[in-house]
Amino acid sequence: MSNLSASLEDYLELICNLLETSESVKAVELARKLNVSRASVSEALTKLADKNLIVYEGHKGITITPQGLQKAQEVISKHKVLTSFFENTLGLEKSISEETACKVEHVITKEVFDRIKDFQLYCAKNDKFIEGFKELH
Amino acid sequence: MSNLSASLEDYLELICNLLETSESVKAVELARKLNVSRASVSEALTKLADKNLIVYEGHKGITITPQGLQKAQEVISKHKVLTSFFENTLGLEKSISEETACKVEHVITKEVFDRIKDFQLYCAKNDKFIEGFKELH
DNA sequence: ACAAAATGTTAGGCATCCCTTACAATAAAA
DNA sequence: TTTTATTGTAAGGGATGCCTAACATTTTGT
Repeated sequence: MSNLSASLEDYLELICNLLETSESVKAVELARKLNVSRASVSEALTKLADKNLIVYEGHKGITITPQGLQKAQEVISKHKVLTSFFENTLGLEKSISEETACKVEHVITKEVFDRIKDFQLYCAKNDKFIEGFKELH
Repeated sequence: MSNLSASLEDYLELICNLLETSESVKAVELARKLNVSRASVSEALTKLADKNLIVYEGHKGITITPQGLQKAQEVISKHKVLTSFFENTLGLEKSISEETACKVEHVITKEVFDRIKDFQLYCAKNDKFIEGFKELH
C-alpha cells in the first residue's frame, strides 16, 4: 500500500463523508466542494480506483472499498480530533480550526495523532484549565 | 511578496540556522543536510535569490538579505514553538517532535501559531497540569 | 603551477497535481 | 424521442521539486 498524497487523502475523505448522507457520490460534486475541475477529479478517482480504495464506474457513481473505508476513517478521525483541538482547546474559530485541521491531518503520524487525542481527553477532564486559557482571549 | 513553498522555507530556515554558527554557507552543505542533490539546491537558491531573500554568488557562499532574515525568523520561530509544544507539552520524543514541527510549521497561519505560543506559555505557568498528563505515558 | 578534489551549474527527465479546451456519454425535460 | 443540460474523459500544458549525468569552476595539495 503506497501512501496517499494529501490530495488523494482529501478526495477519499470527502467521498466517505458524502456517502454518509447520500447513496452515491458524483464526480462533479467533488469538483464543486474541492474547487477543482472535473478533469482533475477524474484523474484523482482513477488513481484511487487503481489503488483499490474506491470502485468507480462513471455515471453509476462512486463506491468505497473496505480498504478505502479504513483509510478514509483514519483521515477523518485525525480531522475530527484536530479540529476539536484547535477549536475546543485552543479556542480558535471554527472555520480556522477546520482549515488548519485539513492541512495538519496530512502531515502527522499516527503516534502524534494518538497523543493529541489523549491530550484532548485529558483537557476535557480538566475543564478549568482550559477555561482559564480561554479567558485570556 | 509571493509566499514561499514549504521546500523553499526549509532552505531558507536552514541557511539562517547555519549562518548563526559559521561565516558562510556552502550549497553542498545544504544538499547534505536536506538530503537532496546539489542540482536541486542550485535551483532552490536561484529561486530564493530571485525573490531577494538571499544573495547567492556561487563559490563565494550565501548571504541572507534583511527580508530573507525576517522571513527565516518567522519560520524558525514557528519551528521552535511547535517543537516545544510536541516535546514539552505532549511529551513526545525529541526527534519526533522535531520532525512533526518541520512539517506543521509550513501549514499553519500566524494566528494559529500565536495561539499555540500562548498556550505553551500558559502551560508553562501551570506545570502541574502538564505533569499530570505526562504521567499517563 | 598543475593535477586532483571539491563545489557549482546546466540539461534532460520523471512524478504530482492542477488547469483549460474539446469531445463523449448519459440523464432529464419538452 | 429529441433536444438540452449534466456529467465524464482525453489531450495538452504549466508549475514545483526532485533526480542523474555531464560539464564548468574554484580550491587545495604537491
